Order: sequence, then structure tokens, then C-alpha cells
Amino acid sequence: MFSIGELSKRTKVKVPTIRYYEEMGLLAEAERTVGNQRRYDKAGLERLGFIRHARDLGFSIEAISSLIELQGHPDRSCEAATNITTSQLVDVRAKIKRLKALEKELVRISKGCDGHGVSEDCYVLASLADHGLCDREHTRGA
Amino acid sequence: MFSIGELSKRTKVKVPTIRYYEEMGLLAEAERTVGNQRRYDKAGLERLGFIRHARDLGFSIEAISSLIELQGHPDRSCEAATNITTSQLVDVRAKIKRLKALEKELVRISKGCDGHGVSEDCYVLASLADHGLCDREHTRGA
DNA sequence: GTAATGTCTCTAGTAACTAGAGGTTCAAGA
DNA sequence: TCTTGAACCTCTAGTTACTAGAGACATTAC
Repeated sequence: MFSIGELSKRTKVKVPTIRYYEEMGLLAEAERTVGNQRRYDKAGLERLGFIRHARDLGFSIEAISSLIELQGHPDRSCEAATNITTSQLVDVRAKIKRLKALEKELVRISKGCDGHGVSEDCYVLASLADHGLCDREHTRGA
Repeated sequence: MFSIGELSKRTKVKVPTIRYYEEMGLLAEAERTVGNQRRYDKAGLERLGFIRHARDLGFSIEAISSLIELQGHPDRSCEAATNITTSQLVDVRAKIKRLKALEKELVRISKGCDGHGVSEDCYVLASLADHGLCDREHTRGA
């Protein structure tokens, strides 16, 4: 049995975050000492490891909730879990695509200006003001 | 002179967002009609276009504030603006790198399971539970 | 026994909006 | 001129996934 601080050290999840996960229902309510402090066992440690790993992979709290629920239903786990993972992958790929377009434009913008030149006509500011200077469309979202 | 709704249509920035930008100091306080409604001129339209474009490129409100302030000081605009842009670029590149690592692991995880097989031993859930199954380290942040 | 550290709950703050309530103004048609 | 309906106003609160801080209690080491 370890304290919340111990758990935090082992999983690298901060103490208030652990309490937050409990509040959100990702972690079962922990046992308490007579003095009302939380105590965890190996199962709690593993569950938190799972959560942390999934968060690192960018899964939302909601998605993780679904995954956890699936663990209790082995009959339909596999397909549903794969669906969640695939949707996460689609999401990640869309973000990469968008960021690459942004990278391209930022490179273009920052190259236009050498940092010590034409002072009253900064290319960075002009580029940001005029979307028409962009090579291609880029939009919000994703 | 156009209303906030007109401005919204032209810039594709939602009405409450325009008010929010004003509150945050990105937009100057608009003139008002006798009935207290906001009215904008061409300068307001351009300023909002600038903000929107910068937001699309992922600049934070704070960074945009700095850029706007720089527009009033042509003597030091160029270098400082380039610095902000470069830092934004570094940020975007770090995000891309991290997302590519995630993509790789998600592909690996979702391939492990064909979606209709071994029901009580889902590879997705196992992978998420056990960080040791990862090819490489991946961490939070960026 | 005491001091230091850890833990408890609760509230509020973060970024960048978005949604909704309840009330006012504007513009167009009859 | 009057009326109607859309657009506008302010204000509060909600979103996501935490983080920070206050003030009080528990545990542990010496």
C-alpha cells in the first residue's frame, strides 16, 4: 500500500492530477487510512500507468474512460478499442498535416526578413496582415 | 462602417470572439452607435484580419499582442517580429516531431489487433497498459 | 514530544473561446 | 408611423485537463 505521493513518484503523475483523475472517475475511489489519506495497491498503480500512457499518446479523458470501460467487457473490447485507437490516429495525422503547412509558411515568413534590414516595412508583419501573400490556404481547426 | 455581424462575416471570426479580442486588448475599443452597438471601419477590419491570420498560424494571444505593439514601433519591429516568428516555428517543429512519434506507436498498436480476433487479450489495451511494449520513449509536453 | 513533511478539501486560475439568459436596438415592410 | 424580427448588448458560466494556493489535519523521523 502506498500513499498518493508514492504513487505520484512511481508514475510521474502529479499528486493533484491523481486526485483529479479520481474525481473524473478514471481511477476508482481509493481506500483511506483512519486519518482520511488515500492508500493505493498494485492495481491502482497499474491503472494509473495505463491512464498516463494513454494521455501521453494524446487520448482524451473521455476516450480513456471508454477504454477503461471496455476492459470490463472482454467480449467487445478488441474491436471497439481498435476503433478508438484508429480515430486517435486519424486525429494525429490531421494535426501533423496542418502543422507542416504552418511550418512551411512560418519558414517563408521568417526568411523574408533578415532581422536587421528595412525597418519600416517588416515582412513578418506584412505577411501576417495579408493572407493573400500565403502560398496556400491554411485554416483553423484539426 | 459595419456592424459586428458584418465584420464577423467578412473575417470569418465569430461575433463573441470579436468581443473577446476587444476585451483582451487585441482590438481597440470600437466606436458605438447612440444605441451602444459597435461600429467598425476599414482599419478595424484589417486589424482583425491580421489577428485571425496569426491565430491560424498558431500564435498565442500574447504573441499577437506583442506583434501588434511592434507595429507601433517600426524602429525595432523587424528583429523582434522575426524572433517571435522563429520561436513559433521552433514550437511547431517540436510538435510535429512529437506527433510523428505518436503516429508511429498508434500504427503499431492498432496493427497488433485485427478487430475481430482474440477477445480476452486485446492488444490495444495491453499496449496502453504496458509502456514497456513501446518501441521508444515518448513523453508528455511540447 | 515536536518538527517537518505530506496530505486533506476547497476555491480559483489557466487559454481561448463558446453558450445561454434576459434585455435593447436596428432596419425593413405595412 | 408602427411593428416585427433579426441582430445586438452585457453578464455569467461552461469547456479541457489540469495547476496553484489557502488553511487545516495526519504521518513520520528523530
